[in-house]
Amino acid sequence: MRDMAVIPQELLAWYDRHARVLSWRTPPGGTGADPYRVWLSEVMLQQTTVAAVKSYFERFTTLWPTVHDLAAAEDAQVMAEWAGLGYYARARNLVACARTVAQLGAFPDTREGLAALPGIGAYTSAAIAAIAFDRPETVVDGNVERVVARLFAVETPLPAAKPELTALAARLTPQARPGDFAQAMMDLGATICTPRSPACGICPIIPHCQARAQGIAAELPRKAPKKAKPQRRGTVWIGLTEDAVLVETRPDKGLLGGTLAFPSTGWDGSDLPPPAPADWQELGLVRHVFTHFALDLTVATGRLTATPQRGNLVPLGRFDPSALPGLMRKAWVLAQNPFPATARDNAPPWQTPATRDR
DNA sequence: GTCCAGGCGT
DNA sequence: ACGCCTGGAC
Repeated sequence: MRDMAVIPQELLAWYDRHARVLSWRTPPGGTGADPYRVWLSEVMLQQTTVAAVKSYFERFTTLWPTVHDLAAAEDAQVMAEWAGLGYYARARNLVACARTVAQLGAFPDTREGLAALPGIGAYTSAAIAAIAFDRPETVVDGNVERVVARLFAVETPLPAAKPELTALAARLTPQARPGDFAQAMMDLGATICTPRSPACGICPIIPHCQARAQGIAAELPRKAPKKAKPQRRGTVWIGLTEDAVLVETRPDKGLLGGTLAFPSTGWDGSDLPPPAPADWQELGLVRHVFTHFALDLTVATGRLTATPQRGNLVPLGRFDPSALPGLMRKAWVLAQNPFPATARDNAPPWQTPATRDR
């Protein structure tokens, strides 16, 4: 490559004019970003879009303005506030990380020190080091992989291409303003160099893009073929008394770990019994797609006729469905409104009465 | 409806 | 390499 240094220069000039304004950011060229806010936003942004993160970030920083406040929070309240964001291991690691940092007194200011903390891996450690501590680290997320694959027309499919893309991104990273450069690359990937239909016409570094020159920008990065998701099924029981509902906290490890849930069978063929005797009535089906399988969950409700064998009875006045992950929220909504007209009308008798999604 | 994007831990 | 969730694009 002739002069790689010109690419970051031109990208930073674009970022100075077009940086997205986000509440966890300082303006381009600024310094003194709060490591706590950078860390919190970056963890929320793992696998999650900016649009989805905004309200959660405001809520968390209002409830817990500093890492010490978060370190002192109840686990259950953090899990409840995280509900809906997904990937709940992030919330458990968030609390563990906050407590470690509170013990240390402050966030480590190097990539290596940050990467030793729970929930902080290669991407997040480099991002915090660059953005909050001005370290010239190479920040590689999915946006950066896509931008770099196109700039250099890398044909190797992901994930095998990752080391190659990281090395190319490292050659681009400038010694000055590494945090702004990282955010510029991610803004470019999120707003212009998008996965489908990239807006090459307004790209600030289009003269340097080899994929565009070859007419293959929209086809990169290539990806290894993904495999089909297995279909699984199970039953979830929403048990009621006069004034309470039966819930449980799922085990910390595994699917929906540590979240609030209604008792259910296993979803892989393991066949747990109902959590209590009750006049169980099947209401219908809720469908949900996870990373690695699709789930059809039969929803049953009933009035308990004896003490439950598992779970806890929570008074309906203190039960907040927004503290449930998406799947369980769907089941709750179905139980509130079991017969939507669209699914009920003309349903043949051999089909489930209220089959629907949502 | 279906497809797809997106980091960390193990 | 796989397990982990949701929302937005099509």
